[in-house]
Amino acid sequence: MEQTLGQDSPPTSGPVDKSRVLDIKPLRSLSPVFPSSSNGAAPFVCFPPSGPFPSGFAPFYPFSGSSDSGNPQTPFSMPNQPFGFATPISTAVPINSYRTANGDAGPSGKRPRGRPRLQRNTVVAEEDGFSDEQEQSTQYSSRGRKIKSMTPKRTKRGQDMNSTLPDVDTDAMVNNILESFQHMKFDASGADGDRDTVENILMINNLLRRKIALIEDSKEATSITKRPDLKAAAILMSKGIRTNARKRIGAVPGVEIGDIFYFRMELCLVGLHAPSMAGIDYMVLKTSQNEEPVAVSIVSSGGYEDNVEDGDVLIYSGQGGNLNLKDKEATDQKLVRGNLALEKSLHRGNEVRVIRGVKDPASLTGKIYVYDGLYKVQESWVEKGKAGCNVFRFKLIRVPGQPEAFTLWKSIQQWTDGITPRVGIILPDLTSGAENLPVSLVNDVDDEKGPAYFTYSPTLKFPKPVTSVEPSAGCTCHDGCVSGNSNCHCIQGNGGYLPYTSGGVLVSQRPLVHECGPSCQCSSTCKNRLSQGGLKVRLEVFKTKNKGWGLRSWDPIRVGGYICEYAGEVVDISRAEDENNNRYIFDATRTFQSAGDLPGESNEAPKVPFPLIISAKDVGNVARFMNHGCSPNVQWQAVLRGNKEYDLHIMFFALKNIPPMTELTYDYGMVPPDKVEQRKKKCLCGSPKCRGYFC
DNA sequence: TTAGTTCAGAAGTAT
DNA sequence: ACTTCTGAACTAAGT
Repeated sequence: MEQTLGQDSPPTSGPVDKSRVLDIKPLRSLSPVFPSSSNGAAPFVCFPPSGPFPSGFAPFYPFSGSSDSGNPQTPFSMPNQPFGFATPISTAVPINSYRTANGDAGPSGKRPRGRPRLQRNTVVAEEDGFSDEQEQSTQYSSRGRKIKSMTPKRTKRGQDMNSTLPDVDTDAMVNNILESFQHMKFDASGADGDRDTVENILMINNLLRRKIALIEDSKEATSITKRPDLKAAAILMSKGIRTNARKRIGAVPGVEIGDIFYFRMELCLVGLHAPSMAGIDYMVLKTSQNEEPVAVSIVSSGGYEDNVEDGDVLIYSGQGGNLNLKDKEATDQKLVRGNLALEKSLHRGNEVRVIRGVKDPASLTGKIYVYDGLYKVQESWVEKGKAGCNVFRFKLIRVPGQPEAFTLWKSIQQWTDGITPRVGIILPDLTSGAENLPVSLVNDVDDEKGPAYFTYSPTLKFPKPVTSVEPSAGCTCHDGCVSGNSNCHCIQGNGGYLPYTSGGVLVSQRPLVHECGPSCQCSSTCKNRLSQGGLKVRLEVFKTKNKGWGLRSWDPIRVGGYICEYAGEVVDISRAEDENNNRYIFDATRTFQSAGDLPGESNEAPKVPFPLIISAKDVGNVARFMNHGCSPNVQWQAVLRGNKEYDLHIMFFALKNIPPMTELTYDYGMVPPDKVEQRKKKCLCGSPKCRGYFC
């Protein structure tokens, strides 16, 4: 590997010199607005700053651009960890203010699309003493190239109605996220990855992307295009936070068949498929006689006239020829680049990774990329495309013996279309219509006919009816709540921003999310009511091989996506103690040993207004079937509705992108040390990081 | 609601 | 400098 590195790698391979990438400059003080969450009267469950967190695990609060460590409201400032400045911070990079190649400010000076562009993005550079020239910091990608669009420029926010949002410093935000992942080692030299590295890089990327998206959401439509996906990934690329950058034939370490991705750039970051747009990735193989290109991976996303015979065969069209460009004349495809590489791969017989684009059932426009494993090119031919020009076709056959991936998607489609029945189904809907989507009950491993009896309830039951003491603590936003509205109590409770992106995903786990509630005047479609709309994915309760009943989803779930509430009866601690011989207890007061395993997401303790304990033994919903996992793919989030301290709910969100039919697990958390022995059960989660038991 | 169009992207490759 | 099965926002067309 070391030998090939010298050939394949660019001049600046090797660990990135951060002192060159990051240009150290003092920052304008950006004081984020920290809410005194709730009204401060509630007896919060709090942990000391040294906390339940492992040392070296920096706290992170969304949008704390420059860590204002003097702010007493900043949760869990670590005295020994001056976060935000432990690593050099490059100059501020306000979103939407990237400079284009020709030197125009931000989104190029071309005509605005749609509505007339407001007079924004006006450059006010001298405000903080930096001229534009001084601020120019050329950055380099891991391949040593200049990144032309990274030159920062300050912009001035327009005068929004009641907007109190501070400018957000993207680069400091990045550093904050990176610090919470500082136990990870990222090597820009093209080192091979492993499962942990891949998952962490994707997690960082997703966290950054969601935060950028949220900030962009909160601004007016000043930018012609918003591409948080590109921006987040470009920043990571420039810092060398990627893995498997060395091209290779065959499997990529840390990426598993069936993994799903929501953006092309994610494929690039983990080394599955390097080009950001092109469908064919290839490398030059050098032999003693000659050198020739061979294909290493392809993305089949339906842009060309591909057709699919069955799940293990793929007819892939060559690239080029202007087939998908309407304004250009279609031309014959040429046997160059990717087309040539695929042709060479046919003769060489090497394995080619295949990533299939499928329609995201959760969104009308979105697309999901499924890694479908290795294929081989079986034959190729030329035919006339729709435009009458020559098009290359390549027939690829899946290498046998690999885990099911794309065919599983096809199966699920057939279940939902009613074409083929789901094998092992016991009940089509165990909720008996209590949820807005059916939840099937399935057992295809043994004869058990179902879990013990319980009453299905989609909602949380409080011991006594809660009566509203205060007349109205809700917000008065008639048109839905938006980030930056200083008149909206709910938004202010979340630090001035919506906790969710416009795409409907949780931006990041936080101590407490303030949603709108019954007393708010906004409608049910308000963005700040994400977890109130019932189930959004089709769930299935199924019999696991060795852990009893479990929960999984027919639909893919994206990072931050809402899954379900933990419903049941709110009980006091004594009853929970009584019932500690059963598994159906949710205890929000538990701490998390695994905080270090979930960097960037759960490094702050939940701040629940009261010690909420829920029993789902007799009454509950699908959440009661979710098993514990030491490397979970789901996390819980305390959600308060309408600023009512009693209207507290536990909601589950995806921690990773979750492929269909993958068991959903969350970390049950830790009990006090003296109770561990009495409660601990053997953990069978199967994770390499398994603690061996859970409580 | 759905389908099509527009436009700025980013990285890699070729020149 | 050029290429490229992006992705979002927008527009037009169809119920």
